[in-house]
Amino acid sequence: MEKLNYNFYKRDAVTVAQELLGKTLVRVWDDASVSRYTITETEAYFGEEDQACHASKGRTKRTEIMYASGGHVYVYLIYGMYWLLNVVTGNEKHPEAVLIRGLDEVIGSGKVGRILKIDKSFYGEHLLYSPRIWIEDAPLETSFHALPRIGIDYAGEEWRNKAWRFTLHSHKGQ
DNA sequence: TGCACGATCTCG
DNA sequence: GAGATCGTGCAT
Repeated sequence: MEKLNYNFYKRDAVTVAQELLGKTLVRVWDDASVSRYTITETEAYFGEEDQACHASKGRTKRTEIMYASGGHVYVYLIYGMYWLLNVVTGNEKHPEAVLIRGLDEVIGSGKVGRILKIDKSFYGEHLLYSPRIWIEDAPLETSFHALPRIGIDYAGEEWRNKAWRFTLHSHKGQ
């Protein structure tokens, strides 16, 4: 299938998070071998007003890429040991991103980063131009669960309770 | 310049 | 239930 294009990523994070379910994440390794995974769990982070979004602290060196156009890669180190993979969505100057939480049977954002061997060097790459990571189209999945996001209890009630975590119906969420 | 903490996971 | 492990944001 074809790579997802700019029009796919430039929509809002909640829509993109839902529609990424079932899509194919492609990873090309250093030895040119290729792995393909089905995206099974995602989470949406939307704008500076979303207290759970890193961009709620404003534009900083870390959140800078979220202010770029959709399709860029946002990665960051959590707990000093796990690189989490995010896809920037929306238009320029409005920070939004989708966290990839599950691939096939591998559920957990930290585990996803590990099996994909994600590190700091992926920060700012673009899913339309990177030679080692992109996402390809697949039939739209319309059957999924919408659940609260994980690990963001510090956010205010309104944001803490948003059901912005999405899991493919055929897979179990955490 | 220092410090507390985090979009986590594994082991015991 | 605790430890691993470190970049970031904010206080000092």
